Amino acid sequence: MMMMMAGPFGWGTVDEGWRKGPWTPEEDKLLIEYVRVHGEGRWNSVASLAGLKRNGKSCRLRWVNYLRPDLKRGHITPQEEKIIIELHARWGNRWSTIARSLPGRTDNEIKNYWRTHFKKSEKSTQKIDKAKTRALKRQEQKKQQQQQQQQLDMKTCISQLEEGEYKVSLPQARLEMFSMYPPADDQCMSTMFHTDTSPPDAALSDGGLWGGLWNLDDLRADIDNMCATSKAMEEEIQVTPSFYPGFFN
DNA sequence: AAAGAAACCAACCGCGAGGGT
DNA sequence: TACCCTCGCGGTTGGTTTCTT
Repeated sequence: MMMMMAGPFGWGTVDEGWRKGPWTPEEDKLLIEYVRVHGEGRWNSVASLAGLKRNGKSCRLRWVNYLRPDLKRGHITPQEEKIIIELHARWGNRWSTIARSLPGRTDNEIKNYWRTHFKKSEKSTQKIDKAKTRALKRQEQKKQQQQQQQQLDMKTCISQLEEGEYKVSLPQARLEMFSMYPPADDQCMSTMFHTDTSPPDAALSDGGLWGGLWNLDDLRADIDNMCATSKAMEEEIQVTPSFYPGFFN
């Protein structure tokens, strides 16, 4: 059960008999006195020994983050900021570890400072990372679709050839393949047009007068080569700022 | 001057580690 | 070994203050 109340210690909520919310100067005095007499620790006995209607957790937090006499108040200095950045790079969100290197500063203070001053840039970095991932996925999907379509067309082509429905010369068929799926580099190009009997330019100029009928083994080798090239291209995909015009301005 | 947005910070919550029984 | 209790830590929330339009 929780309720709002006004009492000798001001406004606050009472939950299961424990006060919650902002601490009053009276409560602070009682806690300071308790620590002076009994020392730090045994926080759960504060309620009975000091007459505070606060649970141990709340008392410890108030002492550690606000009442400790060795606390340094005021703004984080540039030197401290530098230390925070360096230690955060090393330790991540281990605030208490970072706080040990900054005498007078609490983990809570450092945590709040970090969230206020650096979280925004972290967010935009995450945004960029997400965008990169999305773009990569799109690229891969597109590539996969292309490859699937390509292989499907090739298979159709092969079956047509096997069934004798696609009677064109080898160079002509290769030219058709090229027009459908232009190779991305010179190496692939030479693979596409290479034959043992004629130079590529002959194939282009001759329009199918040489080379005879389509050789299925050649075609399968061509498909393998194209797939290998396409895979190699896929591995070389790099994300550049041009993919994310909004983020790199 | 007022309203809304952003920044700041105290405090709470849940969880896990460690020690005692 | 299992359970309980206490403490400490990191994440989150919500109220207040400051800034911007």
